[in-house]
Amino acid sequence: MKKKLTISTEDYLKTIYELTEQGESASTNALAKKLNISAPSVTGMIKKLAASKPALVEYQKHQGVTLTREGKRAALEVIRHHRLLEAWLVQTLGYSWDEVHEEAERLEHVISEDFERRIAAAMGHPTRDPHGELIPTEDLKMPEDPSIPLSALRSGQSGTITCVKSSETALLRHLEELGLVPETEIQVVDYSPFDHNLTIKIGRQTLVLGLNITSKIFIEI
Amino acid sequence: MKKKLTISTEDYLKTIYELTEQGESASTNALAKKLNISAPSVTGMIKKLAASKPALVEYQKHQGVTLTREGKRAALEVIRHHRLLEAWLVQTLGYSWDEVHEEAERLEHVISEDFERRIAAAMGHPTRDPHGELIPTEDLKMPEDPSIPLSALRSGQSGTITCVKSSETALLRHLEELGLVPETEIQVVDYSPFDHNLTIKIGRQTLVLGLNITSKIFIEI
DNA sequence: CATAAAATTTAGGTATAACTAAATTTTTGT
DNA sequence: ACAAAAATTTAGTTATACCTAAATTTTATG
Repeated sequence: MKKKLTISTEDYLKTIYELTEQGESASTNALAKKLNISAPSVTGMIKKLAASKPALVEYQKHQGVTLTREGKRAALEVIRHHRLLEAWLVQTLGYSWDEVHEEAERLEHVISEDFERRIAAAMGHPTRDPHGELIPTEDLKMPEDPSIPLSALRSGQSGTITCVKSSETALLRHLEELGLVPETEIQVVDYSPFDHNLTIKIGRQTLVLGLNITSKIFIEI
Repeated sequence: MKKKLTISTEDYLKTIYELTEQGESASTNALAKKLNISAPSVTGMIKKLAASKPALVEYQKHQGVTLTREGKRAALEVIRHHRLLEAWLVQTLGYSWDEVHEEAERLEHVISEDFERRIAAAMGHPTRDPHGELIPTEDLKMPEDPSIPLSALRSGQSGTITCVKSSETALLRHLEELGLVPETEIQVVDYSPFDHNLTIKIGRQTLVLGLNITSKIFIEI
């Protein structure tokens, strides 16, 4: 029953998942930008995904796409592969968290279910990848995430970093230098309403962070 | 300078390498059979490989193909990936030697040079894969192999198994049960000239092996 | 509410890498 | 040496997945 999908298809499904995670449908243009593919090509591919049996996406002209149950399963499978691979590259081959993305991006499409099970077991079935992203479970459910963006915190609030949502090497290196990595506890000591800067404390260190950073760091209070 | 090759191209080059290892050129038909691709498709692909710049193969109509220096380098790169991956799947994820081939077959095309270096270093730069196949060096030279097929031995001769040249799951399982794995010492006690059966001893165990097996086991005397 | 801007789709093409059927070339057996 | 068999190539298609240019639809604005 389960058809073998092409790498291209898997990339579309994964990207649609990411764009529709907050509820809305994914627009052709947003997909095109994220995938680095022209908008017309995306339209064509979407039509194919919608016409395939079983349909992988729900699509109406000019209205964007959403995933069907089948499409979502396939997307979560790829995302599980990706995140397990990232964790595993870091844990067993000494990759740093800013180096793993590209490698996982290629490997995620070719590993077997057996391989997936073996690395998951070898790591003791981790629930988050090195960036703190939640790993879909073996039965392909995405766990609930109680985290909120750091940018939503205000003076006096504190919590622990759960996740840094970025695959930008330079940003990740920078954050690591600042100590802004998962598991770190932080306190917000000031909020500047016009530029949305947050002043935070990590241990005895004080940092002022702009929205471009605080919107990518997620916190559990 | 180094162009990124397609998976298909890498598979052709690898297969041509294997078919031309003993010196002769590889025929269209032999390639077609090994790659499970129709002969006309192979002709077409060969022409492309010969026309590419730099040329990856040397080709004259009806005369088969050989690899150019560039083609050979690319083939050895893929073979190095494959064999390092096999070793690594066995050593770190508990795969058995009959399970690794398929997985390595897919992974070999997508791992980075960085990944290659990391697994090689993690294993202490192994020289042979789990079947005993020699791993091309980092500078892409294939080491000389002093081994000869078991089928070439005669009564009284003895040696150590270096390599089992097969990726057939069933055969590999069988050989493992018989103890016919690399590093094992054997003595030939009898040769039957008409059916080419060899009677051998492993420790105190005596086995009679046909040509289909003895031609795939390699020995260092 | 009309029109400009933005988003999207249609139309027509390209490259890669496979396929089958038919033609040709090479090899082999007598 | 020549005909049959085997190997190989040519010719013509197909599927996937991308592209650009142009047309259309939707959304936003004065």
